[in-house]
Amino acid sequence: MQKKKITLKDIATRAGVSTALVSYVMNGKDKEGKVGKKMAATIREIAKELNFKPHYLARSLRSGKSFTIGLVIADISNPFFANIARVVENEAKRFGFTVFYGSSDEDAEKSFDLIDMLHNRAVDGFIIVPTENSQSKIRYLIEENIPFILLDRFFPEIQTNYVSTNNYQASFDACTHLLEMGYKNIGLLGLDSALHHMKERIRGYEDALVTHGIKRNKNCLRKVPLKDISIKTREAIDDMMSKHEPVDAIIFCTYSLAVNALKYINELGIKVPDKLGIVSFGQAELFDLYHCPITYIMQQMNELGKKAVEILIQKIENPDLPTQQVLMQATIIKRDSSRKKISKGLK
Amino acid sequence: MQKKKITLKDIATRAGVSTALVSYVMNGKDKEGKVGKKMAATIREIAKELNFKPHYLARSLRSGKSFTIGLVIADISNPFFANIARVVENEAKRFGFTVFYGSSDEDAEKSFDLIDMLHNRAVDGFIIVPTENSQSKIRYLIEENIPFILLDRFFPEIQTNYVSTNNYQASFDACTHLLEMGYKNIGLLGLDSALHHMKERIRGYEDALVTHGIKRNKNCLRKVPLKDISIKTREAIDDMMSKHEPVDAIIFCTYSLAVNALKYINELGIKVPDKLGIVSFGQAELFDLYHCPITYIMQQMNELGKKAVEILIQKIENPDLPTQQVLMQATIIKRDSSRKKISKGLK
DNA sequence: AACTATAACTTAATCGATTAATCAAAACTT
DNA sequence: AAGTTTTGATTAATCGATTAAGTTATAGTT
Repeated sequence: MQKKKITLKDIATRAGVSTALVSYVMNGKDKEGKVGKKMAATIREIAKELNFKPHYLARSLRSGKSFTIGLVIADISNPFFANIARVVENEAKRFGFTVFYGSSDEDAEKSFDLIDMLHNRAVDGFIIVPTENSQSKIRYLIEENIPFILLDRFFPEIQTNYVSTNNYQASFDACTHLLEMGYKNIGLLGLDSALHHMKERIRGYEDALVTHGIKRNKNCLRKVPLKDISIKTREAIDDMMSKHEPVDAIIFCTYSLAVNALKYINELGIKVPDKLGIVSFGQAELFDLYHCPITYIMQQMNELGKKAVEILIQKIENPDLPTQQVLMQATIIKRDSSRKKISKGLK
Repeated sequence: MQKKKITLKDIATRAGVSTALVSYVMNGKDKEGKVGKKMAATIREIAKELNFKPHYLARSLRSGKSFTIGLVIADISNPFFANIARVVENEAKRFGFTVFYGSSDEDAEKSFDLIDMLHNRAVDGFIIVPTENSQSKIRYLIEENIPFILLDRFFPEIQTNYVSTNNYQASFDACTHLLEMGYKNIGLLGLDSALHHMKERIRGYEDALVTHGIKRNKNCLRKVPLKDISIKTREAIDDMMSKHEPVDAIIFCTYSLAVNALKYINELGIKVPDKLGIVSFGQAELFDLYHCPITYIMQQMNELGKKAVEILIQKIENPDLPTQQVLMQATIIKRDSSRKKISKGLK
């Protein structure tokens, strides 16, 4: 049997007072002249002696506030999200909140379960990286007036709090950068997803080409489904590289696409960047350590996480606050994988 | 204001019965002939209609069981632990448990806070990747009879449940493998830590050398502190490589050591494996994608996680169970970074 | 002296669900 | 018909902390 936890009552009995008084002291209400100095000191001493730790469940049940937030991310084994999780955890702690998190695996059903689970555990609010087809749940949260904020992604058709990156601009910049470095035939490898941020990444790329008067051939843009990502990525790379008009650079839209593509590129022995320039979304040690360091789009992870926590806690404390939207700028970190192309003649 | 949650009472009122009856139905006690069939059906229907979800805090408070476990890992942004976290999460769910996790950052103080926090939130037990100097807290958990199991690491001087890898053997095998591949002067880069698993990794390496009658020179074995890991790793590599008797292969004892070392090795332009063979602990996409795929020691992450959950839940359900210890075997995944050395003559 | 204000506590309801103990009515015995 | 079971439901205590409202006793006011 687990030793009995020390409760307010234990302290009260020892001090010969009511539990209410102990509770007041424990919550610092004695400073407001509600409790006798001497008694307060005694209670504090006894509490320390018995090593009293409040029972959070009981407290939450009664007060309706749990000082916890639920974080639903896409995939904890993706370094981007793992880092976001840490930022959120640390930032929340600064405000006295604890974070509970879980991965949805990009599966709407799983994310619903997670949200329900956390809601039943009475978290005060949510930070959610939404999956495809999760609009219904988001609408439900709005209806129920549950405080939440979307992170990294959002649904333009639903008015919510969100903190995200300007993916259109990031992608536009990535493509422009490659053009400036002399790449002529730039491809983009995206996910076959209805999520807005993915569409924006594609749109940014397309607009950059149009802006620079480039006409792309049809093999340049490939969207692969998340399931079978490994096989489909290979097929996409094959298509992009082996046709009569092969691409000479690719933008990878996510970290997992990059991982799969790079594996295949290594297998094929394709030289980066001589044969193929690369810019990728996501960020990870991998990009530093690839034989040719990879140019990537750096999102402001710290700021994203901090802002999300800040807005959520505001909303928790004041539910009537209007929704807030934040779009952060990303930065291209230029590395060897997109270095200036040497003149045409070579090959 | 958040919409009021549906409670047992709401259902009871609607059905014109007591909350007790509703509770019985909700917990399937009606199957035991405690509740009238018709009434049970009515209650179920109303519950569905109102979309009733039990309030877990209240339930836990009353029953003393929360069906949650706390997972304290070293660092969620380390892919090894991120994966362990997922395995634990999924496995626990199979048993109806939810996992709450946080990172200790290898800091004893932080891990204590986390444990306290989770304990106050009434988790039923812990899975802990212990940090250095956390023996006192572990002993405290034992005293308090709180169910827990150590994962990945343990303290040989404290009798506890644990699931870990046979690090001695793994390291012995790694070193032996390098010797068999023709490497002559094998170094080991470890962490300067009192943790047993690290000591075992070092011991395995030393014993392998002794067993094969190799005498190592003093620059072969370097332990770097976790803080300043970046700088100290560079210094260590410098020492190991530049002296009169440079190593021709290194075993990296952790993933973070590998990352730091590989960055520096890339900078220096050291050829792997021609100039330097490599075997590393940890596992990550990085090892596949390094220009020369890296030989690594594969731990049975799935089994580690599953076993930890299994033993913990056993212990939660039956606190009188004696402690269990599991040491799993690791496997060397042989790749190019430790391929057979070409004869001496070359250089 | 009579009355008010203040300080220092206590009472008791409450959060939502669980569960042992109890009760009433119907069903079964003999 | 009287007594015993069974069935189906209710009562009320409980988990631990919070907090509005109420209670003394003491100090202060005029």
